[in-house]
Order: sequence, then C-alpha cells, then structure tokens
Amino acid sequence: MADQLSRAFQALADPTRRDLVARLAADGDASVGQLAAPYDVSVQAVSKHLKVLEEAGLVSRSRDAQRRPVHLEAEVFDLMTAWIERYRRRAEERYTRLDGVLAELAADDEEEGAAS
Amino acid sequence: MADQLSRAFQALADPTRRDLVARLAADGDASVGQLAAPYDVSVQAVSKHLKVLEEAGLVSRSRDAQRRPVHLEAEVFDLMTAWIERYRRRAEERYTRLDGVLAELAADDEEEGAAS
DNA sequence: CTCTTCCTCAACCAATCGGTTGAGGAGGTT
DNA sequence: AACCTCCTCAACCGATTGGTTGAGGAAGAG
Repeated sequence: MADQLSRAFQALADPTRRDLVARLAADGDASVGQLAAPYDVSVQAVSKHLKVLEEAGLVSRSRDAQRRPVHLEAEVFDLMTAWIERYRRRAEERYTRLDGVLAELAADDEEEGAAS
Repeated sequence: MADQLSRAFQALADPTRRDLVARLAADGDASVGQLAAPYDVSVQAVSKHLKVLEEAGLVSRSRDAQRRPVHLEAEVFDLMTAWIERYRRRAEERYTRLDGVLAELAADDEEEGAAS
C-alpha cells in the first residue's frame, strides 16, 4: 500500500473516516475535539483516523494555538475520480455498445479456432 | 466494513486489484487463470482478490464449462464517483469562493465572542 | 510559576488481511 | 471408467489494523 491512490481508497474505506470528510465538507475546518465529539470512541482513535486521511493527502492540518484545525483538500479526490471514471467509461463502452458484442464474438471465434 | 461503499473503496485500495480492473476494462471478460498469469502470486490468491471485487459489486462471474469468466460491472463505480464528487465539490466551493472566506471570518468572530 | 486544555505518541491486544499449501469439486476429454 | 484442467475452499501464518489506556508535549490562563 505505497502509492497515493491506494492510501486514498484505503482511507475512504472506513465509514467513520468518510463521515469525517462529509462533516468537514459541510461545516468547514474543525479541531480534533470537535470532530471526535459525535463518536463514542476516544479522541486518540479519531486522531489516528485523521492521520490516515492526512497521509492519504485528503486532509491537511495547520496550527492555531493548541488546536490543530483539519482542512479538506480537494486534489486527491480529483485523482480518485479520474481513475474511476477512466475504467467505468471503458466498461460501459465495452458492454453496452455494439463493438462490445463484436469483440465477444471475435473472442469466441478465436477460442474455437484454437480448440480445433 | 458492512456497506457497499466501504467494500468498494476497500477493494480498490489494493494495486493488484486495481490492475485487475484495468485489464478487465481493456481486454473484456477473462478467466481467473488468464487474469492470474501476469502476477507472481498463486492462482488462489488471485481468486481471493476477485472474490473481494465481486463482494464489492465491481465484478460479476458467470459460468462457461470449467471457466468462471469475470465481468466488470459499471454500477458501483458510479456510486463511488457520486460520493467523491459530492464532497469534492463542496470542498472546492468552500475554500475557493468568496463565501468560504466569509464563513471563516464568521467562525473567527464566533470563537472570539465565546472567549471574551 | 502552576494549572488546564488540546492533542499526539507509545505500548498493548484482539481481529482482520494477504499470502501460502493441500485437498477436492465441477466439467470436459479419451 | 480414468484423467486432466480450472477453480474454490480450508487451514495456517505473519503483518497490519482499529481500538484501548497511560504518559507527556505545546500553548494559553490564573
């Protein structure tokens, strides 16, 4: 799990972390304490979740006295969308348009040719 | 990790699984053996990866004699894009447009008001 | 200075993950 | 029937994850 895309998908695979992102998008920057309040886990656990989001580049943190305000970063979201869209579109083309069917027929011919 | 979105993000967090998706999009349906060939892990391991993708709804499998052809499904990709786009857009709005700045100023006022 | 608040780090534990090997079922061929 | 191919399941192992508690650093308030 080295690359950025893997870290980003991994980060959003957790419902709590997705909820943190949702609330940051809705309410803007927030401190760790504010973010942890609605959950019934320790503040340390939320701090860990935020670290995962930060290492994935989905979030950044600045400093404001004792606070460490958490800030949503849009860039890596773009990367993820780009990756998904690329293959979703190809999948749709392949299986809903005519040349998808033609490609399948060609594959069948190839198999039968190899078998005989 | 119960819900579909979590499973989907989790599935794509692995580079090998993303590569499987990429190859299915590029070449169309394929058997487990064909998919496993380029990797230096066992066929069983690839079968496990495919099971993860299948349980995430990103892939489906039919039957063709001994083969279990793997087929890419576009639907859940749409779900993921929808989720990401929703919050990416809000993040951009919030931090690049004027009312983002205004909201920040309002938040600052609120803090100072509470402190005094 | 002391005290309090906000947060992170370290150590630990149970559960899950990602791989392995071995066994075996489903299906086709001879 | 016997045999081969393709694939999955089960058991196991080491590494990682997601949570806990306890200790402590950084920054302001009294």
